[in-house]
Amino acid sequence: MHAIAFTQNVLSGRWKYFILWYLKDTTRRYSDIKHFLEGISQGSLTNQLRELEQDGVIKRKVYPTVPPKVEYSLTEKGLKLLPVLEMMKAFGKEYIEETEVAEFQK
Amino acid sequence: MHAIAFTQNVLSGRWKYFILWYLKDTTRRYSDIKHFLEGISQGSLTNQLRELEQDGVIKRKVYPTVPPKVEYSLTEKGLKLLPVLEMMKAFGKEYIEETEVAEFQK
DNA sequence: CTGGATCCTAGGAGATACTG
DNA sequence: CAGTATCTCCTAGGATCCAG
Repeated sequence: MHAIAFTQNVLSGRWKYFILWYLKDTTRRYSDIKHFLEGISQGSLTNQLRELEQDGVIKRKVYPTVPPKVEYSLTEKGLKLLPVLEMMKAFGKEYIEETEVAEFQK
Repeated sequence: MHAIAFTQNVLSGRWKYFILWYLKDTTRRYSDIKHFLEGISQGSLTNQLRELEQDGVIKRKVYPTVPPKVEYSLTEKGLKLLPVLEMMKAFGKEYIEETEVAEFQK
């Protein structure tokens, strides 16, 4: 049962779900992620990426060029998180619809 | 894609996952939940229960007795969240094993 | 027994400035 | 471009006291 706690811990943070979702099927550069998550600050983005990396769900590849280029992608373990995200998305879709209906009926 | 955000919002909070998991297959009393979640304060528990109720994933039934008796259970919508929790548990189990192996290999 | 009402604190997240 | 280093701010959550 504590297994849920571990998953929760990996995903704890305001942006991690979206970062993982954005990396779902391809590699992305730091600046792409930043642009995708409009509103996130550099500090927060770096933090979240570091934590995800330490938890072993994403990997970081640095190209020693000028200017620097860093790419992020999911690891094997990260891929195993996708079913969780997909379930969340499925629930969310229904949830939104029901909420909108409820609002409409007021 | 914002669907994930809605689900995240419903589940945001330190204890909600466990409350839902505890209600998974039966109705529970307030005092049972409090005992199950050792360490939670009354204030927090009440807050989390209220939020879950407002999001429509649990329902609250009050028995007008002395002393009072209140039971919580999942709603239809709450039941739809279970697949998410099960996926999280499945991932967590693997995650723990891999982490322990990694610790062991140090 | 179940919770309402306050007060308070810790830590996550944002803003800003700076750098290899 | 992709970060570090501070600083501040906010709010979820805990502690405590009170009540039907």
